[in-house]
Amino acid sequence: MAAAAGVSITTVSDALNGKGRLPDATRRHVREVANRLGYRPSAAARTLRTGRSGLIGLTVTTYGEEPFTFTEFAYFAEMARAATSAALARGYALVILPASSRHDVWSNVALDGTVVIDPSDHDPVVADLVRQGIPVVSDGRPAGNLPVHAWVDNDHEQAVIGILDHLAEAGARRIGLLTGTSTDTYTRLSTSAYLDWCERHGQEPVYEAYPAHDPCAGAVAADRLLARPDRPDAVYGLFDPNGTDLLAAARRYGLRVPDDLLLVCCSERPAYAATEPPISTLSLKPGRIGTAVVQLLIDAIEGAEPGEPVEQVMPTDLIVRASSRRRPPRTTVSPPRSPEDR
Amino acid sequence: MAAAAGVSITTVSDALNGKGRLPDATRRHVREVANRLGYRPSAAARTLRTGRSGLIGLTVTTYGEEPFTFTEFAYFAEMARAATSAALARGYALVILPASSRHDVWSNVALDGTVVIDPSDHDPVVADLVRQGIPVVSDGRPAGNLPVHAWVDNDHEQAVIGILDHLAEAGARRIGLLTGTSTDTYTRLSTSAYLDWCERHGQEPVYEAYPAHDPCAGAVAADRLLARPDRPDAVYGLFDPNGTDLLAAARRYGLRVPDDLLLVCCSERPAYAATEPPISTLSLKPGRIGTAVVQLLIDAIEGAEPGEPVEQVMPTDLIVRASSRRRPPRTTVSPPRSPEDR
DNA sequence: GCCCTGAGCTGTGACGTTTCTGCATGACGG
DNA sequence: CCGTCATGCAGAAACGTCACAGCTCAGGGC
Repeated sequence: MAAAAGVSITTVSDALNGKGRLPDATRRHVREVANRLGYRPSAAARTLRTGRSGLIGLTVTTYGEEPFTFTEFAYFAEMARAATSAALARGYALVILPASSRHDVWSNVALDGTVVIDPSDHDPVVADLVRQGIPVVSDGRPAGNLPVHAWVDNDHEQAVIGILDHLAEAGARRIGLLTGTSTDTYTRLSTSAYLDWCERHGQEPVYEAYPAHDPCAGAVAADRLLARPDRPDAVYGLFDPNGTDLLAAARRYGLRVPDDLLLVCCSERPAYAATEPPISTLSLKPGRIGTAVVQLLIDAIEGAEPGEPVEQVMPTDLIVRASSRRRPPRTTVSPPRSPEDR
Repeated sequence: MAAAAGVSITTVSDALNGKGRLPDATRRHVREVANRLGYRPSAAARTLRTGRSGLIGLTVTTYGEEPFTFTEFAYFAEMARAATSAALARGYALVILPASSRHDVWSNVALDGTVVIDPSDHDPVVADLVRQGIPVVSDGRPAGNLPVHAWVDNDHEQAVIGILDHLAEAGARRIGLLTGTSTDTYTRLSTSAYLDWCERHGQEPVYEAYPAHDPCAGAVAADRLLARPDRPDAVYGLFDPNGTDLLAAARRYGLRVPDDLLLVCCSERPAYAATEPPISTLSLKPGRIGTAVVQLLIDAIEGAEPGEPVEQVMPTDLIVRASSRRRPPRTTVSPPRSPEDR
């Protein structure tokens, strides 16, 4: 390449990177020759020399042999989309790296930093990365004292309080909770916010906990909750499948939703807009989270100063649908529109 | 590192990579010191030296500023999951790289090969990669004469024939098609398979085409199709949103599904199992495709011989639900099960 | 005593960049 | 005419790894 353009290697480098003291004529000439030859600088050599790969890891903790948990699909897809977009806008590319990957794969890719989704208590991979000084930003408060450089999380307490207030306002007298047995921060914060709210409002807590990783356990727990003698007249389910779990359980017990039972669950599934009745959901806004996480990570990479951990708490969105509206606003059923209306 | 272990650089390399003639004692010693120091070989240097990065690009053609088209969500999520899994199992990691990315990002990452989802006619990025001798495998037959090393695609003709036969068997006399105006291979193959089938079965074709990228156009086209004087009594929609599009249109015209109109559409959305009535869908089995594509790509990378293009055609899955069963099998409505049953 | 062999290690280039330093050359002021 | 300075480029040293060709030493055969 340098030979083809009749200049030195240095000049080629400077010309293509806009550095050095070169007249525009030389720059243009080099670029033109490079174009003609289809020359691309070697990313590997550049990475070796500069110590920057332009690569960001996207890690998702896994609970089995498959890269993502099924229930995280909608959340993950949207979060990954936003993260990819944000990274790209700043010149970085995303590498998908499940936390459970073989170690040789992890150490075989040069990362400038990593986004970790919902890091588990003592993730060995994350600890390793931090020890090597690689910036790590987590989606979700890091469990234990995992020393990440920054984290972004939803305001889970506010979310739960908002939902309970909403349900109470819709006429609920005894609000139940479907929660998890695991000790991750999401479950912990949400549950304690629920207990606090109950205490403040003088309601006896009514909840059932189940192992959230088990795809079948949710339905069983939903049944248990509705079978209790102190059956709640409203339920909030902390996990994605709880909407259908609870709806099915309600049908089994002959409870009408929303008349006998108000329902809300935390999910990104668009399908909940089309169930019978449509179920109110709490959206964690994965897109916003993904963008924020990547911004913080790249700031950490380019700032390079370890600094003190940055914590960013993002609001959630409660999407109110029929399942939690006690008295549906008297909707006049509109006559079938003719095609011309659209 | 070499100094710390009291051996030469070469010995370290050999010990960690299991090469050379070294006694087990030395190997163990080097590994132990490496572990103690938290030493990780530099991926960049290894890539530079060996010419292998262990990275595979995952490219998705985009129709806007966002990385993926919304309708591709479910397909893409599942395909990416499977591809990640397959790549990982063979020691590779996946990099998400939308085709529309800034060029500097593309050239800044050292790829051993790329998976391209649904490459458009003359994708400049793909052409560029091929020119550099980087293996490219596409999901979907490559449009034009894009010189990919291999491709995997569904058997779209068989899929359409299967659906039309299924609908005819369910009692349909005049089957309509909701298709696209674009010239991509999927649309082309499916449409011509439809026309062929019609010809062979002596049915006059009834179809409406619309620009599939436009999120609103589908509903309009569905309306047009059902407004025709030769209104079909069954419709197959080629695109993901067509299920709801057609269902909505049917309601507007007071058509009952499946009694007055049989419905099938091509989609991966689990939500179609829960619509009223549930809609039959054709699944393209993105997981199988993702796995196959990655296997072929890695074979090409490791085989390194250009070879002649490999073509792999995969079957689809027709998931029959109520929307295309003319006479629903006399289902005895089961009484609500008590919790103990589960 | 000498050569041969093989085991166990080391030295020496590359790989393709970037970056730092340095060498010409010509212009310009004194 | 000399010193100074900016301009335009080139040389060389890294970056950390791996492959290849040695080099040393012990042991054994003759």
